[in-house]
Amino acid sequence: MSVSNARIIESLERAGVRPSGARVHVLKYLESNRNHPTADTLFRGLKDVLPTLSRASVYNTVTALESAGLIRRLNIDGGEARYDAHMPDHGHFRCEACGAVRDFDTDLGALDLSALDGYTVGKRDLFVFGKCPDCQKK
Amino acid sequence: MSVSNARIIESLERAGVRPSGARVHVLKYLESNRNHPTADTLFRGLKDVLPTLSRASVYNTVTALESAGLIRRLNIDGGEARYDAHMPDHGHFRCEACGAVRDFDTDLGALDLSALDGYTVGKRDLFVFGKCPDCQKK
DNA sequence: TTATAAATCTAGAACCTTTCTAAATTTATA
DNA sequence: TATAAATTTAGAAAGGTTCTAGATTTATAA
Repeated sequence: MSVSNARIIESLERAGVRPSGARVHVLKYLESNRNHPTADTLFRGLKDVLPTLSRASVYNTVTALESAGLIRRLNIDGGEARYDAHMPDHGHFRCEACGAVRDFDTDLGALDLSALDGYTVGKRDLFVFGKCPDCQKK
Repeated sequence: MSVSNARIIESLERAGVRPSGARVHVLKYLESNRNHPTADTLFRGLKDVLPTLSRASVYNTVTALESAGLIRRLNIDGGEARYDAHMPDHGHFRCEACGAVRDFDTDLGALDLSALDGYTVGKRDLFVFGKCPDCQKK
């Protein structure tokens, strides 16, 4: 396990979120699995360590973590939301063949947002769609 | 009315889509209203001109228009999809206070996608969130 | 400790958006 | 005018998320 509970608890507390069991394990899962899981993937993936976890708690938890700025919610298509604990700016690529979502490095700061003069600018999402190398072979 | 039916029908036919009543009026609505309506807004906004229109037809129609490359579907948050007939590359700004979505000009071609070497790159979505000037005053 | 209050969690109902289904209607073709 | 194909309709169904009320857990105070 590359992420220690102590560090998870520390970042929760620093963000002003009480480190309940659900929060610790959801954040830990997201920091250990960079594959942008859905709420359902989190729910099923955490059953072992949190047998009494409910779906509602998964939603409560990701909402709390997002509000605290610890994770981001990705609405990359019309289906299930995905969650990402990797906070530095980056883009998301989604393969239209296999559905996988992966991060890619790019400088969103280079974008020209001068057309938004007078607007407060907060978070940015860059989604790129296409076909991943594996799916191109098929 | 700034968009003539004849021109709408022409672009539908050029895109290989049969110009049924629903298709003509949905596309016309989207070309005349650049406010990124939802399916429900389309449904209610077209009641006058298409009294028998059903919700299912709205969905069928926007799906057909999107497949034909005439409009794009925006999944900018977890709620309702929005539709946009303005096809040149541009960004979308969404005000977190009033919920309005508006286009803004920016050069998405300037983005560094070199991290996606080996990937086929198709459509791109840039979503920026913040507060519009009107909402900042309140 | 023990009592009390506050926060969190649970299970399932409810809700909202979208898709599906089967029948009806419309449009094109012969 | 008849036949076939495409489109549309209304409502049911599905999928994902939020809500609700009660139970549990955690923090605070005596």
